[in-house]
Amino acid sequence: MKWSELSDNWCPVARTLSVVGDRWTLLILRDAYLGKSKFEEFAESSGMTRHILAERLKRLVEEGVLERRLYSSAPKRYDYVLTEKGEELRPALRVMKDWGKKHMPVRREAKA
Amino acid sequence: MKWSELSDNWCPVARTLSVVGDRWTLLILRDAYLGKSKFEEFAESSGMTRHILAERLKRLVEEGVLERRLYSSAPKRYDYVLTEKGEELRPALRVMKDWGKKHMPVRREAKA
DNA sequence: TCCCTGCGTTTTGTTTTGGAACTTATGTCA
DNA sequence: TGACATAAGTTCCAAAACAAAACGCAGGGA
Repeated sequence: MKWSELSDNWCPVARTLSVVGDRWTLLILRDAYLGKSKFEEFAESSGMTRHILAERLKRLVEEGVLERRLYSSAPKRYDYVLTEKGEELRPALRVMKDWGKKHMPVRREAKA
Repeated sequence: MKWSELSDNWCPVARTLSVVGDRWTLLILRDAYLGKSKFEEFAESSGMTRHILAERLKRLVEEGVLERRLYSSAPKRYDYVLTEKGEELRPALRVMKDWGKKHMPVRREAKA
């Protein structure tokens, strides 16, 4: 089954996952909830490749979870801010945060 | 960055995603919350390949989210039931369900 | 002028996934 | 007994996704 097929699944969870159902996308959302909005901020914070980041941002904008906003006109620079639709997923990430704190202790320090 | 590195990230959300951060795993959880427990039930319901399903179930058992349980001794058959740890992710899926209902209307009927 | 920043795109090779057939152990029907 | 069914995986190969690093581009500043 492919992403595209999932978006018309009978199950609302599956349809949600067709948009945010991969770890990179969810890490972008995490950063967005932490106030980040710029390409470089996401890239550095999450450790994902620029390649993947660009694709995921595009998808999130297409789906209306983020909005691409011009924040500087010369030079032209865009950043990505949460829409109301995007904000409404925040509680899911909060559950994951609490779950991670409780059930996934850090075994050794990671650099990123 | 790879899965394995994510499991020791400083961020609890990232650590959670190292376990459940892909759509197939989350669909397995959805089915588990709906009461399914058998390999064939997961396979049929989610539409994922048996290949991927086997791998994800193994991972979820290793991480203590599901428990592999002998439910028939002749022939030997195992199924997968939620642990308390697994139950505690249910609220996250509930958020995704509500979000999908609200923001991801079905455009056309899907077969699976 | 040359280097720097911010936001991507391209390239190349590795890893993961999809799809379908196959396996193993037992049970069931005739 | 033989033929078929069931449940839970495993194996194989091609296709898709990904990682890493270099490149592109449009200004800005020294």
